[in-house]
Amino acid sequence: MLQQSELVFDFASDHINLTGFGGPLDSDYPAVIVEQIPHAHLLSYSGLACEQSHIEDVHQQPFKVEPCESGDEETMETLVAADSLLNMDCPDTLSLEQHYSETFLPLDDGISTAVTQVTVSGGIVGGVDQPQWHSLHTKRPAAQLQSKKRGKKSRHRRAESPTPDIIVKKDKYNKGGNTLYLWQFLMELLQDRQVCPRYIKWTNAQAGIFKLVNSKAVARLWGKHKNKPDMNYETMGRALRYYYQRGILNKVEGQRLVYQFTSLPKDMIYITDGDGAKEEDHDNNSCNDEDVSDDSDDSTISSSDQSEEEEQSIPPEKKISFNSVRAPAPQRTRPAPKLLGQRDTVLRSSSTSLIQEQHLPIVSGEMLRTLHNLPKVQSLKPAGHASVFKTAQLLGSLWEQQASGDSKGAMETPDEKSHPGQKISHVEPLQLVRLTSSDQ
DNA sequence: GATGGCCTAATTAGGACTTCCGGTGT
DNA sequence: CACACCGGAAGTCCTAATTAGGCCAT
Repeated sequence: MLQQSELVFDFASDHINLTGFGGPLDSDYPAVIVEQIPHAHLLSYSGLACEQSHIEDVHQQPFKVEPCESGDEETMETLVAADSLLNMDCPDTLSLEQHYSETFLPLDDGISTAVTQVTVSGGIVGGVDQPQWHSLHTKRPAAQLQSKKRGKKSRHRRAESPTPDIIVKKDKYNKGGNTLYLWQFLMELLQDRQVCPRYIKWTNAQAGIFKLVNSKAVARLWGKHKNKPDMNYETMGRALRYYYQRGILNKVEGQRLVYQFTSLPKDMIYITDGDGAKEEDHDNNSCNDEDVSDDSDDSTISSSDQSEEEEQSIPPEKKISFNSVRAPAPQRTRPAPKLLGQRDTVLRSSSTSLIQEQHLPIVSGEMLRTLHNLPKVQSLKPAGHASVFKTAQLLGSLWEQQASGDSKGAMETPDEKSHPGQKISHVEPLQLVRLTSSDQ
């Protein structure tokens, strides 16, 4: 049983290999993937910024960090959140990814205060020293790709479902991949303040134990994601039970709706009960979320949104890896045909990785302009909002670089060719800024 | 014309569920 | 009685690997 002090929930930026960069962006500064998002509608993918008006508000007050404490507002927020979540169509998980982006760069005042990053140092499980964004920009040799075409080779086994301690290996085929495994989905929900802890919550984050507070709602969300309107907890539960065999999940004995991840990524975002959304721990699924998450709105996904999501899919040509923390032994263990230790090198596409490259902050030019111009942002005090301040500083500098006409092409990526509509600038090394309550 | 490389579409294998079911426990 | 939970069995869906065939250059 791992003790809390033995766990390390680390963040990708902490282990970025700075080799070869040598620029002003030292480890104190985040690297940001800057994308010129063609349309502001991308922000609307997230339930957090579900309305254009909200986006406009963001432009006006991008860094509100005051917590939302009003109960009424909380209720409204939850209503909106549930509604937007149930309206989320994330064939490529963009919704959640966008949410991630906004978590890193708080466009919503609620988020910036809600997310608590649990960082516990001590014994490391899973090789923390390894860069988490392993070979993010490495390319598979072309010859290697071509050689696979010809010559008879025994059929490769398809990569199995990755576990949190995976190494992601992106290949060229999964450009539009929308695979988000159930366990990933649950982890995403657990990092989503809109549903955590309202629908799903950690009961022991360090141990990876979580509870489906509203199993029906979670099942509906899953069904929504999988385009299975008939999804229910019974069906989802069957999928969860298959995870027992595969060593991904364990059931916590004696506690209904309580499961345990056998391993966790280091850079999980842990939303605690006190982080904002009032917990409604109705074990009997009796909360009013049923009304909120009524299916009546579920089918209102606009086709334009879907096409937009396709347009916004980020070319996944990178390989990502991140380490994980092995959760302590479950309270109930089952023999796993595939031991986790044997799965450490399971490959999966970046589109299915829990922390995806797309999760990196996506900063539109508009955001940069906002950041650059707003005195409020520039007046942020490093002591008070260290990460925010750093982010603002960096984004400001990035914007200046862009504005000055970055003709060197140093920030261009090959992705630009295939996605001419997206002005993508990658600043290396990749580092993330996460706004945490501890920064304040 | 023969050979080989490249490209693309079709086929295939297999993973990840999904659905259904009967049963047990709380 | 409702619900959670279990696991077997069969099915679907999706994706990646493989294969076949056409085109082109040498």
